[in-house]
Amino acid sequence: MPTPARTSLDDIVQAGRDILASDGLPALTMQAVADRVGVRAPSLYKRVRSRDDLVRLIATTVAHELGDQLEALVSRDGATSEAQAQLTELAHAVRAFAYACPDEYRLIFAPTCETTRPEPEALTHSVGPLLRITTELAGPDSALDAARTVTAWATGFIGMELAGAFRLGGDIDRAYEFGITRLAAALASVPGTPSNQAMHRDPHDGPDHD
Amino acid sequence: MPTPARTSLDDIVQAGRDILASDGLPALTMQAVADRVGVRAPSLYKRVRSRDDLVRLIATTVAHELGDQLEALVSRDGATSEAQAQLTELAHAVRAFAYACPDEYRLIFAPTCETTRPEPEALTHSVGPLLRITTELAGPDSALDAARTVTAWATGFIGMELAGAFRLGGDIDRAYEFGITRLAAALASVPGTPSNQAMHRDPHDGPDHD
DNA sequence: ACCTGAACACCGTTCAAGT
DNA sequence: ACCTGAACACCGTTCAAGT
Repeated sequence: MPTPARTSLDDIVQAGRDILASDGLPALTMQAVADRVGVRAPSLYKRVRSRDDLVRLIATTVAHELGDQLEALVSRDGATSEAQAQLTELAHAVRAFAYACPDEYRLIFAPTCETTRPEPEALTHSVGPLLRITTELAGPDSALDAARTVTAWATGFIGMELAGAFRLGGDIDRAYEFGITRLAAALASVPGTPSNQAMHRDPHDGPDHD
Repeated sequence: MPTPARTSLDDIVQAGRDILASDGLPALTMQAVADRVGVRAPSLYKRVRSRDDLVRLIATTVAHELGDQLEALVSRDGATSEAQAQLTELAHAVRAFAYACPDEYRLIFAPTCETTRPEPEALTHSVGPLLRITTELAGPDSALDAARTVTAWATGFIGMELAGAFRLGGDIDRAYEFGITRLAAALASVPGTPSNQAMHRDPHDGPDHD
């Protein structure tokens, strides 16, 4: 005899996010999620394969939302400001997100293990805006390398920051500003790639030397 | 009546490293360590406050060793090659270490939580060589910011690589080369700071704009 | 079809009891 | 002084039994 469902996958994912945000990843136990949605722990396995699966679902959701956020930010003033300024804005937005939601951020950009990593599609989506900017900035041939350089730097910087790894004094905000300024300049300085007309350059003067 | 010690802190840390290297962090349980050193799990608490404490001890040891390794590398040809080349060499050495010992690497540069992070002294030691190079490259005023930029980029890149985050195709080795080349050039290009005579520049022309 | 209690195998950790 | 078995509180997960 069928009984009505007392919860849903969305409920469970949302409950998980709430617990993650308020108490951190170790507190995200099946027991805690079950309590919050008003069900016993074993029932969760009707909607979710495992705890890692749940964590991955949360990570994917958050990554997708962050992507939307960055997309909105970039498309809002994409026409008015130039690529270097957009890149800086993007870098600050990601850092602001990490400050606001450190545990969610870590789930996306500092995944504990393979099984909890957000789905590739969500990651790709969250990097979309950056890729458009680096295409404009460094040209189509170098766009991917440039995006990877920026992503690596930003996630590395913020990850170290969240981990409390900057212990030699100095102004951390200033160090972030230093990094994005130098990076933006370095990525734009491809010979033969004017920073605002990348789409019109000759594809045969590829300067990447390595 | 005193009984002779059947193990030691060094034994325990070494056993932990072995387990970490062969089976990963989740396999590094007190039980597994105890089995390996030939003792029962509760006995470990005579030498170690907790599992996290043990993980931290391992992380500290590894960070210190990596520092020694990088120190040797840089001081070996510090006089002969220029700063940009040394920086590139350093970046490749760190990446090689991450490939050889991914779990040990993660313990240092992608710490799971605060309580397992290597001791500050060990981290500082491991970054020493880099700081000397960026001093030469970017000048004393920007040395710390420059070192942070490089560290952030390298740890971010390698962390993403180990997490399998580069999913858009392209040559990853090439992307790493791209990054370090651009970074080295960007950090050296401080107005008024010739890349090989940073120690002799006028400290009052500090160009950092932010 | 969904939910539950009971159970299992595993954690880290404590502690009184042994030598 | 060190080691141990037993125990505790917690995990994630499975499953037969209920409705």
